[in-house]
Amino acid sequence: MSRGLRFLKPGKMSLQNQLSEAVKSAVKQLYNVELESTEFQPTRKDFEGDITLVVFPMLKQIKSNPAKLGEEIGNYLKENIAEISDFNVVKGFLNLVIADAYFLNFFTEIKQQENFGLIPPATNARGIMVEYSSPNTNKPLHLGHIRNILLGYSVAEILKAAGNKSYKTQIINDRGIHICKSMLAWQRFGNGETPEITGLKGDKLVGNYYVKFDQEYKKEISELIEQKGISEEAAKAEAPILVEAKQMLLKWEAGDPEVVALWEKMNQWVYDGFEKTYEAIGVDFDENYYESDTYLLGKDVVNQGLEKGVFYKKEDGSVWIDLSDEGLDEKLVLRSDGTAVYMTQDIGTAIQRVKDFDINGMVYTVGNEQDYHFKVLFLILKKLGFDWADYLYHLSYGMVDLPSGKMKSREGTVVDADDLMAEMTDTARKISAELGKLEGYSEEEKKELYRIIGLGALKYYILKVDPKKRILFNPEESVDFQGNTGPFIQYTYARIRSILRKAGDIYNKPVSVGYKLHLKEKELLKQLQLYPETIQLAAENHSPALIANYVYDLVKEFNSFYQQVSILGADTEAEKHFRVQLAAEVARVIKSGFKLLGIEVPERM
RNA sequence: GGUCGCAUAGCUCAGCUGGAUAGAGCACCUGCCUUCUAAGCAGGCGGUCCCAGGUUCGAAUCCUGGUGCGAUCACCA
Repeated sequence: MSRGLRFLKPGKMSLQNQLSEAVKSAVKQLYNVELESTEFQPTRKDFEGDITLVVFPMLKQIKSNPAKLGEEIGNYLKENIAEISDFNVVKGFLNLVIADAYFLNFFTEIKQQENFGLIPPATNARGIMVEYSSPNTNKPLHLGHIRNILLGYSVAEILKAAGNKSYKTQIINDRGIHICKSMLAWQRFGNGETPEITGLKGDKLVGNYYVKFDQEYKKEISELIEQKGISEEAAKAEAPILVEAKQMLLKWEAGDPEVVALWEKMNQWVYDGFEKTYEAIGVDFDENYYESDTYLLGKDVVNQGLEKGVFYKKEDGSVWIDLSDEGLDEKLVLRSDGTAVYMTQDIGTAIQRVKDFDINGMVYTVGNEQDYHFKVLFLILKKLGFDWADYLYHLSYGMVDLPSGKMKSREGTVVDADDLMAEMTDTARKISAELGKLEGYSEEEKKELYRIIGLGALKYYILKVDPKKRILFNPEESVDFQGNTGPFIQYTYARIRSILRKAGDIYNKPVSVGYKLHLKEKELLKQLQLYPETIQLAAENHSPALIANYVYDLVKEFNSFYQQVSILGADTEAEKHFRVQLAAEVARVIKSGFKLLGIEVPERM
């Protein structure tokens, strides 16, 4: 064979893709067969090798026995590919040993990259808007919102890292009967309380009156049943406080100046409160959308759709869409009195966003209880003829439940977002105090560190779980700080940073040629190699959990390495230089991966 | 009842487009801090991958049926 040795190109293409090409040409040479596909997997730890070709699937195209086929392909690859230094065949698995040089090249490559694993968005990159949070303005944010917020924020970051342009937004549910309930209760029982007077966060204050409303409402219902002897159903409808709230909503829709002024005042309190919570969580938005702004546009669009025949009007004047051909029901899009429903304003909001931003896709981070709603919404937008309707995605996540069941704001059975974050920070403080490793840190620095760790624990705890699974949160068993946790990963980062501070300028020294990799070093390099594809996978699946699990595996691998070999006390200078640099790369990837999750990392802990 | 989702160790979770003996953490047990941070490492214990069929060289993974849990099927959001 006259063809010279071929070399693999680290960084240009994944090892797997390159080997796939090599195997295909091997099979072409050896058997004159065009292979359709190849299947690789990482070699299991119990066998020698770095990557394994599964030969079984090839038997369909090549008549042979698996062991013989493996041997022949292995021989060919060893002779023709420079970096394949050895191989062995076990049953139908061809285990390939990749030469150190390949991994060292890869390492040199990523060292020079500013943002290893991340793809900068091309000028023609897809623009995607991620909606998350979508709060009602009658109550504070709770643990359920936290999952929503963390997921949405992280997915937006991941999409950006995967080469898209992404924008973050929220829809604020600022109108409707819920806010009128808080307003009415405040009017009746509030005695002019304000956030300033009480020292309460605005959202908390308004939330208290929402609860107050519900208490009064229940009281009135039972009184009605007792005194008038009417049914519970009738009592629920007739309760004076509810009737009055409904009247208030009508006044609001009619633009009654007094009601609108109260509405604006109380909503502003809530926005100020939300802002503090968002800041504490560490998330932001490129744009806010308000239901009170977009529901009118939705109504316009429905009327246009009516003319186009997408919708139809019933005798009572209500407007519907028939989705029975798609296996769904008929769905209301406008009430008989002409007022908007949830669907109406979501149609309007979607269209407004595409007008406002350079986007052709959207991700809605909303709980799985609304799966049906979004199925319908996407279908409607498609029927209305918007081509971007094909790129809408409902990031549907499981509910966060308590051991006692669902969280209910009205009944006060919620885990408050602000309280929870404060508790996590306090736990971080207690643990840090016990360990006592922070001498030399000012109170200010310590406080900041507790915040980073506490928040890291909470965020990781929530994000490491597959979004579609429901989470059972037990407040009694506090979130862990050991094992597969945020603080564990942060701790590993801090340890590396500590080494790097001591190592000085070793980082810039070149890696010596012909360096013989330690087994653990090689494992780390293999894990680092997976970072870019992990980001892509996480983006495709809208799953921060994939990033979390990846970083955890990397950190496990590093700690094992750290324990087994000495970095600063290595036997040779070459080893010391390489290990310091390797540790530095691991730290960079930990930081980078955690940034995609919205989690910060500390210099010490 | 229709539709959708979930079911893996005592508990919390991984398991990529089907691949070798199903992996982590917590809990429990045993070792390791006079050498870079023990929020760590090494090891032990622990499995009917919900059940039954099917597809195939091979199934936790795909298909069918069933069971359990959750959600949804509003002129609520």
